[in-house]
Amino acid sequence: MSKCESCIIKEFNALKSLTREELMRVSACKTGKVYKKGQVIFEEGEMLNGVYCVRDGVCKLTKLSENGKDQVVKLVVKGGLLGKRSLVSDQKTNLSAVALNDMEMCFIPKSEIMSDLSKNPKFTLEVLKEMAHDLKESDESLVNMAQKSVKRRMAEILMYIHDSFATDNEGFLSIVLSREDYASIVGTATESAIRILSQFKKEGLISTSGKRIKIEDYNSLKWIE
Amino acid sequence: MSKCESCIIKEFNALKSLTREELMRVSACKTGKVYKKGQVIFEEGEMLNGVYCVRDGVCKLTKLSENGKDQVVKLVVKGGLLGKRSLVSDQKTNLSAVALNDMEMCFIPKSEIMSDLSKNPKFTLEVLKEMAHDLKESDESLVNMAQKSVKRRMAEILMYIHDSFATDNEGFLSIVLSREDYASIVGTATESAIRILSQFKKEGLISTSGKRIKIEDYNSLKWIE
DNA sequence: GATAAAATATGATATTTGTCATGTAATTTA
DNA sequence: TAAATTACATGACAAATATCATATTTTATC
Repeated sequence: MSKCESCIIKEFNALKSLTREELMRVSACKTGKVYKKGQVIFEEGEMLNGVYCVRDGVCKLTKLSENGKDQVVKLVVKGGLLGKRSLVSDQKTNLSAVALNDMEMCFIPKSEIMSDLSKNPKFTLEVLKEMAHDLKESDESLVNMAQKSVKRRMAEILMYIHDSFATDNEGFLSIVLSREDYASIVGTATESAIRILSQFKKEGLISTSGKRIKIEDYNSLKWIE
Repeated sequence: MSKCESCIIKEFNALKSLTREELMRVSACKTGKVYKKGQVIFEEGEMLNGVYCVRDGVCKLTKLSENGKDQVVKLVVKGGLLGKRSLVSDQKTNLSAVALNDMEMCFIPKSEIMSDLSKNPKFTLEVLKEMAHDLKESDESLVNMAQKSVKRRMAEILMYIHDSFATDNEGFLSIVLSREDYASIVGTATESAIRILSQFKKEGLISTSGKRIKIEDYNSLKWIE
């Protein structure tokens, strides 16, 4: 397994602000984990005893609503750190994490991270910045959820995935989600999500091949109300 | 003006984990500010050059949606710290703050807080914990917004205000909001908010006196779908 | 490759919520 | 205090979205 000191993934998250010695200690106690598509990484209510650094693959963070439906709160890709919030506030995690495709992760035990948090202010400040960023994004999602139509939200998630996670060589979105996942991100019924995607297809805004989706008319998506 | 070292308000927020010396420095450079009901404390897009510590009164944090409507993201009362996120990530604030009644605040300049953040890991960790808490709350709101009916959300905000901000001696909610504010918290049209509150009144779940609201049947509110 | 299971698709309909119109009550201003 | 403004209330209707039913297609399993 690659060593943290020389791992390029960490450049995308707060671990980059650890010192070389701290990284070596982290490296020594980290473990590699592999998850298959659909596999649960952790579940709402669990006590996490560390953080996960995503080396490859994508996962969704979801929260179960009282109506029994899962709501996707965030998508996490290569470079993301899972379990920060739970660790910092020393509480059970409020979210579940499920792999959307095959994933590779490193798991760093709680004790190691906490000792870094209490000793290296640069690292703490960097984690704080990540959390601040997450909070901003969450507030934005909240406003979107409250004020925008389902169709608009669907258009935005398609553009978001397009912009944030790139496309494959044929131009299809690199993250492949089920219609149910789309519904759960947008916060609507699965049938509604299907209907809207069908409509987008009819209108030539997107095209599909199996579950894969390609954006054909980005500009029109922008103007969907 | 009272000195931070001996101020009881700070016990409710991260400032409590500053050392006595740090508090004295903060105290020396802080300024007192007073806001009238309805007054804007800061507006989305502004660069804040410090944080506000709420000594008395309540304010709402809102974000403007593309449809031109304000969405309330959070209510902040005595003890709350405003402007953390903006300060930490060194960005323009993503939220506006508006006083809901007459307010008293202390303003602490950015430079002072930032120096504390970079030198006192306990303080940084405490701010981190507050941010983690805000993030959790925001994620919960997101799920509620996505999955629950307007009526249910209205019932919940009434119970939330009841539980978090207590009631006056006659049993009325201590935070008095306009119907428009309720609409903006719940994420619905003002007319819908009015209708739902009227309905609650007819059903005996709440009673009103002017703008003031009293919860008459908390238990039934809990079961509103 | 046949069969079963799951995901996608679509129609019909019910429910929720938004919008517009209009009226009344409360509050502010002159 | 009268007039004006703002907040609250409610009806009528339109639009958005959910739900239920039922095909059809795709994917997984043996």
